[in-house]
Amino acid sequence: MEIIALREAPVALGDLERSVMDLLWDQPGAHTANDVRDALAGDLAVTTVLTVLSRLEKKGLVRRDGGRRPHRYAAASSREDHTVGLLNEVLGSVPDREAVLARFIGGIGPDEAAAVRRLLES
Amino acid sequence: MEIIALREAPVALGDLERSVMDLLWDQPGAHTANDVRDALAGDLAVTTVLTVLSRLEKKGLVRRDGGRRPHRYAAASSREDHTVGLLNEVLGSVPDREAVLARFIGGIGPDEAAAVRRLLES
DNA sequence: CCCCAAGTTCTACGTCCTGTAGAATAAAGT
DNA sequence: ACTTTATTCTACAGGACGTAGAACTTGGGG
Repeated sequence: MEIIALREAPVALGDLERSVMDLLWDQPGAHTANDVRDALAGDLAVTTVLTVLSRLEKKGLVRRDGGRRPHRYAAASSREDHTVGLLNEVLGSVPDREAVLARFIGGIGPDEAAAVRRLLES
Repeated sequence: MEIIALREAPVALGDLERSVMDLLWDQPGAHTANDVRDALAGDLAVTTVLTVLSRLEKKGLVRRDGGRRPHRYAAASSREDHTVGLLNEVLGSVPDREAVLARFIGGIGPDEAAAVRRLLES
């Protein structure tokens, strides 16, 4: 069985893209472009929102249901999974993951350290 | 004592910038622009390298010693520290750090988990 | 069956970042 | 001073994003 390295495109988000994703993550479920526009701060054109949603779809962050007419958009994966992907991407760029983890662990607060310890035990 | 939130600019690196930083990290110490150019793959102009070094300096990733004439360049912080900064930047963009850490910890291999556990004990 | 309104896709443009480097300038050695 | 070496200025192409008008599509109401 061959393992195909699925190229995870460098998923860097712009400010507006980020806002849209935050919205989709905070309010799970399917949204229309108009929904999204109304929920966003500022007074954007719907086409702007649609453009951004398309780009996010191309990046694999948003899934679209184009069944009937007001198309519905939703986050393709949870915010947590997406963020973990980013973390691993960052960690994948260094030769010594553990050295980085060492510094990272050394820098977190005691409460968070406790949480991590708990997670490791289970 | 007031704590000033030092604005960590979104330190996203391009490919060449990344290559230069990897070089400075892998070979610590002060390098001239020509050193860097010779060590890089491809056949770049020195001016290109100097431009990149300047941009990296502006981003705070490189420190320059402009004392005598071939200026010397070196990484401003270790690769590990820089990467930890990136990790925290990513984690700072989510409302629930722990939820992300939970998924992250859940996804690491047993060997790495052991390493983290060891780090937490000390 | 045709038109309208709501919705979607195309096309476009300004801006910023990055890779790339020539031209112009400054300094150092002989 | 003159030549060589190094640095700064200026520039431009390409790509990503924010932004949105123009053009096209489609489901209902006449």
